Amino acid sequence: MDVNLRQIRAFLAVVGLGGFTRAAAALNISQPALTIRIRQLEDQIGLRLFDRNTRSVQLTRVGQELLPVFQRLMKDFDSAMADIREFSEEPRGTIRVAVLPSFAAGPLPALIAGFRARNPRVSFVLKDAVGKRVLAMVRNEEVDFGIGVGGVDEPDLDTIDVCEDRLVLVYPRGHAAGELPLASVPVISQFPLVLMDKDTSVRRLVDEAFAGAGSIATPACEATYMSTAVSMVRAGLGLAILPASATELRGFADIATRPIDDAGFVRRIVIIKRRGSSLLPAVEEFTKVLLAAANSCAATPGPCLDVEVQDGGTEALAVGVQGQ
Amino acid sequence: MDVNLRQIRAFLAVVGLGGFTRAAAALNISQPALTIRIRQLEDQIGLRLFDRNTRSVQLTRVGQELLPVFQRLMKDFDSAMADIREFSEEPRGTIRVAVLPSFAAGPLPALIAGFRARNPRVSFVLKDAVGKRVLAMVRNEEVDFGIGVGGVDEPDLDTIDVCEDRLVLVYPRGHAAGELPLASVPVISQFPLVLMDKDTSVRRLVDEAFAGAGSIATPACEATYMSTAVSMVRAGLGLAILPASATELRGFADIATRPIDDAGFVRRIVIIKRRGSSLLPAVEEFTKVLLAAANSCAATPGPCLDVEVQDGGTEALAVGVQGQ
DNA sequence: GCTATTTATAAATCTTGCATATTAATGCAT
DNA sequence: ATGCATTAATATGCAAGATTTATAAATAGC
Repeated sequence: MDVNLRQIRAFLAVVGLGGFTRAAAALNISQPALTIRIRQLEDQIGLRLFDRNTRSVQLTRVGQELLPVFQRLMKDFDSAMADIREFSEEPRGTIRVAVLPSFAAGPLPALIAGFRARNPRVSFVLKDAVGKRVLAMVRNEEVDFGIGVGGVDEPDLDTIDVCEDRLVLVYPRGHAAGELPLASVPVISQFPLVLMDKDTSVRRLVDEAFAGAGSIATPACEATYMSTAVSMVRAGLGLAILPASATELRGFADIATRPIDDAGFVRRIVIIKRRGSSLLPAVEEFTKVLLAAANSCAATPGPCLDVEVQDGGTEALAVGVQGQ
Repeated sequence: MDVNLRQIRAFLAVVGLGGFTRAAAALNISQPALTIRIRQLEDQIGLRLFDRNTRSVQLTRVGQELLPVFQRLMKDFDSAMADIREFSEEPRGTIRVAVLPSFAAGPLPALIAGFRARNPRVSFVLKDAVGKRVLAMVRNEEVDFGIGVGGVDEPDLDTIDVCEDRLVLVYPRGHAAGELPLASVPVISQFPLVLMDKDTSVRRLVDEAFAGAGSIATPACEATYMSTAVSMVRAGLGLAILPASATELRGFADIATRPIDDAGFVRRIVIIKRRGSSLLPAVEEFTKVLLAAANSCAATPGPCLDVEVQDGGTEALAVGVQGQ
């Protein structure tokens, strides 16, 4: 018994319109085709559904009993299909993303707020983690994708460039560093430096950049948190080298930043996902938004991905940030 | 979006068996056919359901979300189909039948009892009515079929011969009528006769039979109820002419019956149904039983359709008898 | 690197479904 | 009653779709 949905639709059409010719027109098929479909249905269930002659079509007792069954069946099917269609048309579901702490505290919340304003049925789970953990979480499917530093070259992961996160020199406003014609490694290494802790990705990048310029980064002070480093700069303990995107830099009138004239002080921020693994439509959509935001701010001066929160801000988000 | 049940079945098979090759074997199709079916489904809903390469097949996030939807859909469909199949396999429903009073009080209850013992999900509604009302009720679809007297020749009704109901001569045991060599119309009209009321179908038949034999039925007494007529015979008021099937004749040792030697004293009992109108399987089944019972007793002597109640009898039946 | 396994693709074949044309039946009007 | 109009059933040819066979490409394990 291989009853078909088209057969059921045909049955309901004949019942609804009270005739084969009218029903066939409604179904956009010829009348003989409909006659055959109905007969197939009747043959397959082994029951006559209509008593029909050339002048009248009437449900049999069996047809009357089965009509509500078929109606419910089609209703359920259609509503399930409508449900499925929503998946592709209106993004929804939960997006899980692993992200570097600096990025999680930086431009991401604003982007999420904007996205959720347009796609209210999407929720987010943010997991902030250091670079290596981001990779691991993507690989273990703990998250749908990750935002991390570029340069990974794993066979099972794909990366997409988002933007670059430039390390900038942070100095007290009015400090001589602001007047320098050139902020190269040899120049800035003349000043006492506030550097991040050895374990951080920022420090690793600084060390590598100094090495690339044939120098060694020598800290006057070390800090684990960027806010601490900023405080040290404000206290005059030295110059810091921090990501331009760091929110810790904002809101202080007494400090300023300038780019460092060395290609080594830039890291690529990339989206990391499993190779050959497709994502929820909502995730596809969100990564597009991420890239669009990155491109638009790349065209303008100022810190990368410096998105303003339009309405509500992070507090309004149903976002769970889970430390790692 | 014209999603097919076969596509959904294919999806569930791949999920259940974890691979296209195995699933294709289970579905009795070739592997390329299955690949195409899954791709069609994915194209039609606009969503990728599996991430697959030559070595592994894995549900996407979307596939995971949609799996329960599809599972429920198929489950509902299959159970509805099983439900429908029961209609043809196990008769059920309510059989409504209009029947002559003599038949309703005669062999029918036992037949119904036997039928219900084998088909417990069938219930009956009996409506006893005189011949004309039987026809009308069949025509108006108040009943599924009727049991009445033959000779109807309406264009919209079909009849099927069931048996013949013979009118017999009823006389006190030991009466001279029992010894007659021939019980023809001229002979029996010599005796005082107890006839049924003019309004009854029995009386009409008697009158016609007498007329056919060139005679006129002259009653010594008239009765409206057969039991009255029987009592009159027992009291010696005359000979009665009654249907052989009448239960009123049973259980009296002091009366006897004999056939009347005239073809006019027989009426055909027929099943009456609407022409070109199909019946519930349960009804088809029951009419078969009716005919089988009629045939089997036609081969044996004795009153027609004299079925014994095997168990319980009419009191055990969930049968509503509605007077008319 | 080779082999075995598994999905994807290509092409040919086969089935199925559909449309056109026609027939048969039936109600209605004359 | 007779003819007309309407409607479902049938026949047939065709076209689209599905399926199979054969083959290719990719990948994991040895």
